[in-house]
Amino acid sequence: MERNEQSEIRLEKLQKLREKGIDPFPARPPKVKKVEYQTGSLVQNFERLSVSEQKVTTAGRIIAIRKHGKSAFLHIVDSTGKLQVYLRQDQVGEEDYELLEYMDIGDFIALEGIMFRTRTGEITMDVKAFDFLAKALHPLPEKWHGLKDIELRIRKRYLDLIVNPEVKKIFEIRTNLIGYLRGFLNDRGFQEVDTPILQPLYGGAFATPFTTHHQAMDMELYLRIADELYLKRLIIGGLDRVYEIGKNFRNEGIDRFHNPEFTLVELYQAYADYNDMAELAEELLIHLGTRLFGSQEIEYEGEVIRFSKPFQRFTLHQAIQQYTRLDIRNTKIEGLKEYCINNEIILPEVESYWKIVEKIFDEKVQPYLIQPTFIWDYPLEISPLAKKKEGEDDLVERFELFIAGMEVANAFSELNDPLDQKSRFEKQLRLREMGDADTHQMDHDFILAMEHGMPPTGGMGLGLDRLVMLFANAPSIREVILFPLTRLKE
RNA sequence: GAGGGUGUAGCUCAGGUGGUAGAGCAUCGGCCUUUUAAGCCGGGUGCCGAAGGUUCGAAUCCUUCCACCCUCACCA
Repeated sequence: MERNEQSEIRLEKLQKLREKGIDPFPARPPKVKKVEYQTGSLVQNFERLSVSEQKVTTAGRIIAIRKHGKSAFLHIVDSTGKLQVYLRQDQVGEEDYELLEYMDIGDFIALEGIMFRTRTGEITMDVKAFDFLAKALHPLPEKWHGLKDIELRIRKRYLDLIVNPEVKKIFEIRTNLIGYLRGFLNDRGFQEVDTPILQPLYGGAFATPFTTHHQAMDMELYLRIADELYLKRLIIGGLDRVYEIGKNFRNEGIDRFHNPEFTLVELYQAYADYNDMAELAEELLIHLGTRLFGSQEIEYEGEVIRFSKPFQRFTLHQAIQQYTRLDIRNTKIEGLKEYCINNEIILPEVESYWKIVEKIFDEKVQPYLIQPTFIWDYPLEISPLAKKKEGEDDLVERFELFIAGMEVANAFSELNDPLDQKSRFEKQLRLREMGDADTHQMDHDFILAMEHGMPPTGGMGLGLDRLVMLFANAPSIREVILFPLTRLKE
């Protein structure tokens, strides 16, 4: 155990309680017997309970103690809120009142008493009996500055949650958002499914995977980087509308928009295309805003963001033209490179035409897309799973949705031609041979599935953590993930 | 991976140009039966992130390392 002066003192108190025959960690409260109320319902039912002067019981963690000699006020908290309790020597008896000496901030106690209001009007329990439920051996962080150190907040999230109320709020929003998302999709006939996280081949995105090994089967496995290929197999299997809310893992850098494990919502709808996906995205965001806050407007990082149909739309080349005055349709690769050099954009490792376009977009356009904006019609080269756009050889039916400069959704009319899919994968293999590290793997099993017939399908992936960031007004992905990855510390 | 920054008591933070460590809360002792940042009186806090070095003397200067933060790079 980690020890210091304060924990030593608490250990001594614990020892003294044991010497007095009091169990500091009883399975159930010996005097109070049964915990009947959460603090929230004591407050809610206060009028009734105080008028009848009936004895009620509750329990919680001590977060404040104010001693006044032969009486003391404590505040306890549970998941429903905070309650003040008033402990008096003449109510609990001299012997029990002395036990206050062994009570610390952080301890859990059970209480029995009568509800009343203090002189200042605060709802309070006049305690008749109490029990220790669990002794805390370390103090809580300081009461009004709380826990600020970001590293400590993440490593000791339990303290962060106790001490910083806005943190709890963020995770409530996260929970509610997921609930409303499920409701929205279920109402539209989508079936929620689970597909494998451990995969013998990875795919559905460009990213470096985590690798692992199964002992009994002596098999190399990857942690999935996307759910896509399995969900499409389900579409082929006749589950016309499916979705998954799942953890994905990408072995890449960490910053305020990226955590190595993150949550992705992927949904697929047969007999739909990317236009339908865009409409679904619009409706979903409006639905979430309305259910969470009763509003189609949210504030993120000081910007008011409005969700109202239709969201603005640009094709990729329109967007680039608008923000850079560069007409990519009439610019050769040399022209793009020249633009990058003149505008201090570092060229990508693989200097292909569309990779450079993507880079220019990331630098010069994306950060300025504050209001919800669809960017339409992406290059074929970086979209091996999307259907070609009619009449455009190098474009596919794909869009991404940007809000507050963040990519929050990515959707396409799914490629369902197995011959085309096979040649796309082959193209990816050639790119890999040419030195592109993140290319799509060849997946014969997936192609075989598609060869049995796949309906035209619209598919969309939504970054759930980023949605939560938006709706919770959180500046970093670490604020919306309970336990972001950190290094192990001695 | 590169550059910048941070690391001092359980928590939040001070500690110009090197002289051996401070505040508030918490904690400990005392007084106090309606307080709520309770109050009043008194006390102890510490491997100054780690290891080396310079120096009579290092929290402070130098080197290396560790962790974290920010920017960039990487990255559907």
